[in-house]
Amino acid sequence: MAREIAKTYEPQQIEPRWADFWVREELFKADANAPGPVFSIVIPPPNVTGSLHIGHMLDHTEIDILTRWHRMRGFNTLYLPGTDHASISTQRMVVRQLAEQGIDYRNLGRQEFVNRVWRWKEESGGMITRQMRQIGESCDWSREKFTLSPELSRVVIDVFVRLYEEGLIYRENRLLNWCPACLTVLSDLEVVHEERQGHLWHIKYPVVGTPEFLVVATTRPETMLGDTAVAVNPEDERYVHLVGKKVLLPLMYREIPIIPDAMVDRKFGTGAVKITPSHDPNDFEVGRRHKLPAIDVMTDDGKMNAMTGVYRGMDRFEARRKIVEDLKALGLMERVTDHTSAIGLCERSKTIVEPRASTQWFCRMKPMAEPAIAAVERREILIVPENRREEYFNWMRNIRDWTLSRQLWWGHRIPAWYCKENRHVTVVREAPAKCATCGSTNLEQDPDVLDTWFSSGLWPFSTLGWPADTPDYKTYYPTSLLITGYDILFFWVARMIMMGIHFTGKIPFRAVYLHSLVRTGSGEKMSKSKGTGLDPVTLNQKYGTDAMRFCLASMAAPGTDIVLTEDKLASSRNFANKIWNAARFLFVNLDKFEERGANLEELAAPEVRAKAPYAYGGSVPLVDAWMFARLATTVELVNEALANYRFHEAAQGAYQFFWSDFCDWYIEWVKPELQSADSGRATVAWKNLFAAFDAALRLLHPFMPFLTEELWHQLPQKVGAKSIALDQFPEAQGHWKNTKATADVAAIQEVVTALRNIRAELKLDPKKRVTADFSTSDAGTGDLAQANRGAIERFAVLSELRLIPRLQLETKREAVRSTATFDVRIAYSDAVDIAGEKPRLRKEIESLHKAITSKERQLDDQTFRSRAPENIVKALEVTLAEQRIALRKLQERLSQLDGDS
RNA sequence: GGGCGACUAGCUCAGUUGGUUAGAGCGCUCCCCUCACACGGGAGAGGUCAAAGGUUCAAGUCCUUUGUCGCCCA
Repeated sequence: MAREIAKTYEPQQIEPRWADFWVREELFKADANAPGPVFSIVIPPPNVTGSLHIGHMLDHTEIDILTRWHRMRGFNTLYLPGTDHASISTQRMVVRQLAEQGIDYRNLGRQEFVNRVWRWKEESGGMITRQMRQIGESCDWSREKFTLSPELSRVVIDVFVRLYEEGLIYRENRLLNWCPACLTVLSDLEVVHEERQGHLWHIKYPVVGTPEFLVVATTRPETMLGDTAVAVNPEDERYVHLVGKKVLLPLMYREIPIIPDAMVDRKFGTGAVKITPSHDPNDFEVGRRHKLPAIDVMTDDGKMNAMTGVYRGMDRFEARRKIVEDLKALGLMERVTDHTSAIGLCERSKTIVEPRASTQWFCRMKPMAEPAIAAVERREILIVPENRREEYFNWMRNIRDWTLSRQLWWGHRIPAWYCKENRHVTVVREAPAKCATCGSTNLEQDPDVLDTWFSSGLWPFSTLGWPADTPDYKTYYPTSLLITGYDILFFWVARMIMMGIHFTGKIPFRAVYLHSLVRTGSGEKMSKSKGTGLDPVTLNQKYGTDAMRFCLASMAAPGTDIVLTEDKLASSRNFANKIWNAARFLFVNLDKFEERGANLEELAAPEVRAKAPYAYGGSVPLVDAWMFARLATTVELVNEALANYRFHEAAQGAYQFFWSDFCDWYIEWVKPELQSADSGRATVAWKNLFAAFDAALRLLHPFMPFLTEELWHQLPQKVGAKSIALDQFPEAQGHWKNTKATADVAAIQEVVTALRNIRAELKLDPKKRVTADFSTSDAGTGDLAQANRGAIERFAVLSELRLIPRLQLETKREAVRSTATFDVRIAYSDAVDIAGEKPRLRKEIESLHKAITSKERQLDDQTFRSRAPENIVKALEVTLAEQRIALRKLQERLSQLDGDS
């Protein structure tokens, strides 16, 4: 039967089909009661409003590779997908959409707004999970979770109440980061710092009752409207005489005291600082110490408020310009200098945060951090790469209390009710009917919601049914692993560990693999907002998802950031095409063989493949033995690499195996055997070839699921077998290993390469068959060359390989390559320019000479001989002997060429 | 200011516990559209491993200092 196979691999034709198939057939549905060792992993939940970006692509590729790998090795495997409700981002998005329709969300009211967000979520929130299906992630979609679902919300509220009851959650007034764009407080982690060029304004404050001025330096003149003091260092002689006096605050014309405080750095600015307790963390502390009033001069959205007189209504930066201008006009601006400082930006909106005082809910972290530190110290939880452990410890040991409340509507509403009569706070799971102390029914629930990360912290166990002791929880918790980017070590990982241990008494996962970030060609972190990101969806379309996955995996060395470029993707796509074409070769040639009465079933049925490699004439042909030996080595390498998160090593090992070993040597070697007149010989070649190919597909499947699935279905499979994903990962079978075959083929490859090298130098027509001479002093090598003469002749395009006892160099009209064990020669008759031969020899002699002298020096050194391990000395001696022989041959050849010229 | 990391081929990066002539992909040079694949085949060129010092029989690998560039925390 003739088969139709496209000449180049077209992923677009293939991927959507399998993506649908995997989901439709529910192939990856986990069974908590299934036997076997367990591998479970929960997704780091992506933002429900988001779409797949390159960072997800990397993260999910790594997760899916390990998931598929474990599944194929017989683990009871669960990859649990889901999304995060992302309070801030989602609310921002819907607020913006409403604004575009001319609707101010605040006018809608809370309930209506939340309804609209839910509606939006139902309609458009499935983007990222749809994309996850497209890229073939082997998730159990029946277990998909959402942090704001009723199910998980109950857990969140329950946890909040428990922590409150344990005294770990409290409410307090503090100066916190406020985002004037998102209209909420942020935790420290949600603020990113950036160095910016700014100014230091030196402003003259008149000292009351004197002609003197006190000059204060500030980076934020607009906050002076809220000044309630000026502070100087008590040790500062320049100002001692002013302490206790007052200054008249310019523009506001308010008298404020000059106070002494040791916090003031005498060397910074003028040594006198304005104190604005409402808008600066240090000033807030000073204000507390000195019981100063605090005047907030801004509105929620960063405008100047009613306290600011003529500046009222201005944006804070507009007010800054105006204030500077006014001070100059009044002659109160002494000077302005350049000044760079790190400013805080809202992680989401990139707006400059405003420190403001407010009352918020906090979680006490120290008591939770201690066991979380211990678990990592004891290596109950492995953090990979190791160097991230220090970062974790460092942060955890200096942990600060966590601001839990957010002034948003979309999220888990804080389960706290305030009695309007006596202000008593009731924190309970269900809305209380009345105040516990006074019995009043005049209660009001806290309007705020919880930080999204609070629910993410529960994710590894809330998704598995905790607090109920469900079968899922029993089987899959603790999870095996968490894979995520190192940039959210604190957001997610640390909090999951703390919450997990606190509530379940168990670690949430046994290991954390923190992958690198994907950067642009110029080294920046890829960012959608900056337009510097590569869009994985577009690229997957262009190069194939398999190519993308393989590319990312092959670059994902632990601890190193990835610079992804299209040429690298192209190279991975080429690899996919190579695999495709290897398959094409098999099937096209099989057509021919089948004409002679064979059929695919008897050559490649699973039970036939299982017994490979097959022998012919009493022994497994050398190249087949070699192929399976290489396969065994590669399987071990890939297993070892994946077990240690060395994705790049696994991918590159599989690549080398497939391209170099399987295609370049194995297929080329067995080509003639496949059509051998001896049908017994041909059958053995076909069986071995199919078995190796099938194993290669399974080996590659975790990396390139689509392509391998497609090709796997072209081979006969067990009745009822649905997918390569449920087939077995190849095992490095003991009887496949074969050091003799490995060494023999390596020797033959060396002979072939030497001959090809000569051909290239002589610029022989690639199709022209020539005679070559071969000699060796080693009997084994001689026998090997004799036995594999046909293969060598084909590989090197020879009419004949003459085996002669000892190579006599007769004429300069010949080109020679020599190693310690053999010499090969091709004579030529045409005029060929081999002017490069002598410099080439000299260069080789020189480098060999260097290698030899350094070895001689070492081996002559008695200290080396007495201290170095025996195997090192032995190996050095062997190499030295070989290199001496090779050197002698090269020198002879050179002097002969010199003599001839 | 405190901490961490990087510096290896033209580019992007591997190099596990120190041990024989330091590897890959891309790019480059030469030859070839050979009946699976030009998204291909074959053969090459290219590195004093950032600098200096030290430890060691032996250093790309360990230590110190310096330089350059990142990242995290304040």
